[in-house]
Amino acid sequence: MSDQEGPRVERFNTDAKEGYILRPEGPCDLESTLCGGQAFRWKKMDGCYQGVVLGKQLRLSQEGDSVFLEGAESEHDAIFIAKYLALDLDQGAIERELESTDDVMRRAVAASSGLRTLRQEPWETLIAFIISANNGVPNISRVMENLAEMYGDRAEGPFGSFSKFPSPDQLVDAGHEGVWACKAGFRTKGICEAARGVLEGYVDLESIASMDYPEAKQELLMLHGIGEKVADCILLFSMGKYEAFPVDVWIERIVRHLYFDDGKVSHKQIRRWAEAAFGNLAGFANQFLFNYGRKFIAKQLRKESVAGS
DNA sequence: CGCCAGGTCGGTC
DNA sequence: GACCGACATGGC
Repeated sequence: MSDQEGPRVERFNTDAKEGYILRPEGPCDLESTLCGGQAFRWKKMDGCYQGVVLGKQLRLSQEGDSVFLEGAESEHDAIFIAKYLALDLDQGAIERELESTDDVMRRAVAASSGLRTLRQEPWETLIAFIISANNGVPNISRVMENLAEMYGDRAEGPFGSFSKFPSPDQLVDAGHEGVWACKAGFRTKGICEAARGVLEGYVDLESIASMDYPEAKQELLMLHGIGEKVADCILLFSMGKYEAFPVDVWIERIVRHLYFDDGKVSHKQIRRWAEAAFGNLAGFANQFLFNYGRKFIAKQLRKESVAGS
């Protein structure tokens, strides 16, 4: 673990397309990873996913266990994307360890094998999850896209023109009115405050990312619009804090149903339980449970939570 | 019209 | 500490 071996990346060039082949360590499923609610700017095209990472337009596709990357300019970028996708992590080992914890988790992992936990850019992730509060995934994506198109740099990419996600100073320039116009609603205040904080330096995301989990979380909780759940999402999806266990309505429903026999459980109790049950793999467990809940028993749980209690 | 969405905030007790 | 209503917006 200490001498981090980089992800395996090779150049490829065929009649159909050229770019890089990324070879994941263990199973990988792009669909659930990119479209499962941790990232919000990936667009599904026919047979591939188009997105913007580090201000560069990219396409990803999958055949079997190989991931194809098109549009990257250099091997350096390809390696960055492989790390963004967490392909260097031994997913097989993570899944095996989680499967051994209990029967529910075994089923959840089996249902979404290859679901990776991304390493996204902290700034964009910070804004995305402020927007996520009491919001739906399609709407979160729409607001993120509005911000990019209205206030981000426009550029020519290998697949046409696109918009980068706005920098902190670009959002500060947009002001409350501009952000409001992007349909951010009551999250506008939090977005603008975060932008100002990062711009002026009293919110240092790099520094926060280097702190341990409890300390980093405490820092994020200072910001308006960031509570326990949003902080945990930022820490998990962009700062490598894998002990974070974000508790939202879906996690609450599925954990209460499958682990607490439909009894009353507070969010704090759930967080403590997850820490004890899954330790430093809690974040991965969270991803599998979230996906499991939404994919297979969403309707069933919704009915019960209305009819019950 | 109603309720819900990867919640948080500012009041209460 | 815990509990509760308000808060924009869009989908069903």
